[in-house]
Amino acid sequence: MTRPRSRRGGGRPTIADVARKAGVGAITVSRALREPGRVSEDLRRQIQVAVDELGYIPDPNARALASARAEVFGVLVPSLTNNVFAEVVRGIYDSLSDSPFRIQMGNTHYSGLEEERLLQLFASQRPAALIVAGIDQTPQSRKLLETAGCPVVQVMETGHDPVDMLVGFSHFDGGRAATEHLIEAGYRRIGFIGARMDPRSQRRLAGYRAAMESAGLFDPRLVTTTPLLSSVTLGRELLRDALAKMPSLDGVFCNNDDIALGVLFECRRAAIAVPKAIGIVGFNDLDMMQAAFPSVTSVRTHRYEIGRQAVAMALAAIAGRRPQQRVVDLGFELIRRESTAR
Amino acid sequence: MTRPRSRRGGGRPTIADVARKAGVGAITVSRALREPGRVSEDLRRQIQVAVDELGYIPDPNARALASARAEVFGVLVPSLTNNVFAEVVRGIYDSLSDSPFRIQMGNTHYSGLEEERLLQLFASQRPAALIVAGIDQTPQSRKLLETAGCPVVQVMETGHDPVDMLVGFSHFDGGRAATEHLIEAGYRRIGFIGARMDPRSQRRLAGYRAAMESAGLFDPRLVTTTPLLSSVTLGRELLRDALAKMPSLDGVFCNNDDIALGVLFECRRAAIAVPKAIGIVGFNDLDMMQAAFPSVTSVRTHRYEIGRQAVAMALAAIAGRRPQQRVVDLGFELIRRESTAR
DNA sequence: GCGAAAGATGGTAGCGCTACCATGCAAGGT
DNA sequence: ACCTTGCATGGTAGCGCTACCATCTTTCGC
Repeated sequence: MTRPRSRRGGGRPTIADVARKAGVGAITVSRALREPGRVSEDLRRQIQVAVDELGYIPDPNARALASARAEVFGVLVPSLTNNVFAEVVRGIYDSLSDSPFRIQMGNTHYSGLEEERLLQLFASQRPAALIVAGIDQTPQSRKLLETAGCPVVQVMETGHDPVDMLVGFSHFDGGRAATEHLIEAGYRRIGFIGARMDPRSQRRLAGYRAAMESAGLFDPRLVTTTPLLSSVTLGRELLRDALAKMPSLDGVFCNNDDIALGVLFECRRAAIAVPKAIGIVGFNDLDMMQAAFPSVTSVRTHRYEIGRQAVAMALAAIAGRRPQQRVVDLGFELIRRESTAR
Repeated sequence: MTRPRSRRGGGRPTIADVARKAGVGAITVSRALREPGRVSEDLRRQIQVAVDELGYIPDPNARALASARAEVFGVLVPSLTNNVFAEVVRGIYDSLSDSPFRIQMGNTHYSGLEEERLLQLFASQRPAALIVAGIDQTPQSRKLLETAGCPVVQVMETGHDPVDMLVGFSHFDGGRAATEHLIEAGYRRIGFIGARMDPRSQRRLAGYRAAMESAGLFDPRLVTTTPLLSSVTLGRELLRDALAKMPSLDGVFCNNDDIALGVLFECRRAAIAVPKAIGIVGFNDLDMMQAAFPSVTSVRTHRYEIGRQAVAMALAAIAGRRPQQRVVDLGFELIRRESTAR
């Protein structure tokens, strides 16, 4: 008696169909697919033939339900269009493309509340691992991460108290290095220009401030920020604001490269010589900083590598190999260019 | 006798726990959560209390298995870092953030083979809808989309033969409009500069060619392309190549804004006057085109809106409302700026 | 040559949820 | 009073897969 095609499920072949066709038990098919080493060469071949003939694809939902673990990486970032996170995400995708893991991404829009909501949603699927941007989760979110029961990698920052693992670099040091470079180049009235002051931007600002203070140059009127999202246009406006507040400005450390590019364009438009009258330093070193005229000094960050490293660590943890170091600092590099070559 | 906590499943509350606590059947809990209208006010309240007290979150995997349909939108794009797709994806995320649907994204790296692989993977989960970039799927991929058993929205282009639904605009018309604008502005030796000639770029090039030919201006030596990925730096190099091949070049239609920005920077560096000696038109109208100095004429595309519209159509189809029009053309806008104001 | 250990395979019983099909009951028509 | 109709609720039986345990075979030590 043939098993009647059930009312549900579009009639796609199941593991039982494969097992019947290959003349083995369903569990052996399951094993052949997941742990080939535990099935004899012969059966493995037989099963492969049946799989190919039927066009069998395992149902990830059934798999997740039965094994209480979904083959999914949950990835939470504050923005999808910000090139910085896009690069990290690209690193994550590339590292995972040959693995059985799928990726589920969430956009927190820089909101702690939204992050909590998404974390809850993600955790309900029992993901294989979670990758989240930043270390400033709400206590609620942190608890969710701690009890998620899977490896957790926080990315983009460094610190001593990760939930589980951490990959990134020091924004404070980056901000300080950028500012010190301007000081060394002879600039004195160095402004900080930043939009969307998320925790990472705050730390860069703190680094700027530390450098300025230890050189005896800090003045609060040198700092220009806005809660708006970064954009090149905004960079232009902020430089205008900064100059209005402090006409003697002779250098700017920009919170990111979009702002820096806007600042550069505004200088050209206002006929302010770069680097002579004003020195400019950006942050992240997007490709266009090198191509710009004049080319723009920037703090290069290894965003793609952060994504790759985060996945590598998560995969190791899944495989049961707890890494020797739970915190990896990938550092940054100050790339000196024409915009500060005075 | 209390039910022993099973060996599997971390002991999170299940629908049965909620049902017991609320003194109702499991199925009623299920209904109260998914179709509140079909459960009486009283029970609904009772169930809500139990849900809150237990901190119950439905298991999406079990749900997907039982209902043969996962609450997931599969999204396939060729690149994650290309701002164009990032914007579309942002529109998709924003439109879906208040819905129960999760998003699973795939990066095809502009590869048809990779697209097939991902499509197969995605389809195996029985997603609620699929959104894919472009209309040039391989026959294999197209079949997968047709038999996916869910709404499918192709995005970024327009055409008359979608798999199911289609949202975008005409790249051919965009390319033609940009080129015609240059011609009208008085430029004659107008080059096309493009990297990563995907099908959409090809259509823009075809539009350029049509405009040039009907003005009697086309010359194959005016076209400069490369298979490399677009970048600002590459724009600089390509302009150098184009000028070496054709020193009399007096205008360029750039396949995208990154290239256009590179072209602009190269002009400044080589002291070529823009728009006097060379006119520049970009494509997509990223924010920086407006901020640039001189500001750059570009073809504005409604990428975020494409994402939103795609989701709207998919949601309508899921709800059983087949849209009156299966193809939506969101058009484009030529934004004239200083770079062509001769 | 025998018992133990290790390896290969299979059967059974769920994972947590929902589709399907009752069942019970109130409202409405005749 | 009867039968219908519709609504609210519940029981049962899976969805397709894997964890767990049992069984059977093969290999090895002494």
